Amino acid sequence: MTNADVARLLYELAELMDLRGDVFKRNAYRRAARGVETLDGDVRELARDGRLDEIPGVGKSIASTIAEIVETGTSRKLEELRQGFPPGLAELMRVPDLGPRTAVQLHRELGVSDLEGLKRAAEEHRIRSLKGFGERSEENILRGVEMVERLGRRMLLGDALPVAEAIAAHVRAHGTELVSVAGSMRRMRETVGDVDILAGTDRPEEALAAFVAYPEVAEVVVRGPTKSTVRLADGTQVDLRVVPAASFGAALQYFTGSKDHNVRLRRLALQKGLKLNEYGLFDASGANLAAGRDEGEVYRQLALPVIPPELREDRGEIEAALAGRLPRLVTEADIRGDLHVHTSMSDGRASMREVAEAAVRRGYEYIGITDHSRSLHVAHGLSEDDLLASVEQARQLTRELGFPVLRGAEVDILEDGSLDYPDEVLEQLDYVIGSVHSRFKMSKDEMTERVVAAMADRHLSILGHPTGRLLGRREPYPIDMERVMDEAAARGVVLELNSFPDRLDLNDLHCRMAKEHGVLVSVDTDAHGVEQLDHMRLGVGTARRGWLGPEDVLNTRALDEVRRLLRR
DNA sequence: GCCGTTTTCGGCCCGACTGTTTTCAGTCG
Repeated sequence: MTNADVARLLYELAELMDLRGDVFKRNAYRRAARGVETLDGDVRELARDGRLDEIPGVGKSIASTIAEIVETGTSRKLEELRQGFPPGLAELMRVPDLGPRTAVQLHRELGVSDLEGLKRAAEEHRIRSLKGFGERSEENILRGVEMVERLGRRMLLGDALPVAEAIAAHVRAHGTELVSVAGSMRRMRETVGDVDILAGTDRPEEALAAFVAYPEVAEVVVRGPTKSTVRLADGTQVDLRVVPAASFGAALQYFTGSKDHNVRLRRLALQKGLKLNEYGLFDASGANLAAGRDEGEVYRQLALPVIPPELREDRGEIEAALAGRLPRLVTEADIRGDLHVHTSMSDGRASMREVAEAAVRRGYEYIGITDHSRSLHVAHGLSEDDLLASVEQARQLTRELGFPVLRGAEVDILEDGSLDYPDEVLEQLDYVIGSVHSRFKMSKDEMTERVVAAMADRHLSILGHPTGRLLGRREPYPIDMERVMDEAAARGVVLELNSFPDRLDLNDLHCRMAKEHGVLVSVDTDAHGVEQLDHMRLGVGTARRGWLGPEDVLNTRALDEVRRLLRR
């Protein structure tokens, strides 16, 4: 039972409370789940010491539930509630406009218990005859089910962001000055459900006309006076909302979310006798204190520092802001080099020279080349001889370009935890990233031992993509991350934050965990072509979501210090 | 179920929209 396991069951309890119609208990369980999720230490330890109620959002009742979960793997309350609802009922709520009340009603009156059943009921026109429903809502539900089926997978941030920014730029180029991406994308969440763009103008018609005329638009789904939804050729759905220019700042704050962050902010406003909504921050007399072009004014008028969008998840950022302890977050400008890049020697597309020249163009101070090791045949892993020859090549290139090209390698961590080259080869390299690329289905204990054994090898400087997940394609392999972090801290191993769009591994919560363990994180792209060096922004966004400052990141340092830190 | 410079009970964020209704409940962001 890890913290994440306990949090998952608490979230399930919240969902079941929702179905029971108790939104206050739902919120209480959610808050507690978040508290466990973002906990510094091990929930099991707190349970042992009877200190569970120190977790924010955990009181007497939930503390005893957690204790029971830690001990038995479940709780009687949870099992009881599960009896009350079929397991598929919660998924009904993924359909737009279908909340807990409707889910329960559909179950009670039509026996609908999952998405499949809901679709059948809609197709057989059994829904329209229910009280409170009509033909329209039935069609709506059917469309919603189909969308959930089609878009069951959320979009990757790396796919959605360039699309949204191109459309925002298009609208801006057609006479609307205030345009911004909003929503979870602005918070740099690893996946986004829908693409939200916000415009502030007193000529909404102009902005909306430009929006629907964007060349990639395949279909205009909704075209209202202040909001429009379009579908692009690739199926991506994009929303543009237009607000008066005088409300842009407050609206941007509002539409950036998260919902939980906004709830906290509004409560804070209330305590100060103010009222916050998407039109502004109002005092008791109804005067608007903060609504204009500057979103930061909302925070300043609440006597808070401006909280960066990436932190707005109600994971303690408001408390930190109130206490003046918001971290200074790492930015892309702080990054001085990329330490995980492949070349055409293994499975990359660019030569070492092309990579180095691209790094110079990006303004980096150094670059690290890390091709695959010999066992990874599918990726053309390098033989010992080829690798050693390329070490000399890197030295030459360094001299020629006057730009440091480090020769490392992404070396497979083999099944027994050993590294995929002999010591005398590893010693010739500037550094080694150790990664798991095989045998993902080991038990948690076995995988943890394997990785910990590799970390004990002093040649390993960086642990690559530490959980091995591929968003939407492969679950992380089971591994005891607490243990890995402890080992990393003790041995001076750096953990990678791999910026590849479907990896982002470490994730945001792991970054925060690393910071708390005093473990350095290396934010790298794993680029297989020079254009992929741009993925750095996704990694930096994830690092920022994990509260990392420049001091927490290896490759914000000058080359001399990086070299020193890579030598263990 | 939690929590407390409105405090141990009674709140718990807020406004808009939608589809179905004659006055509003449910959902969303």
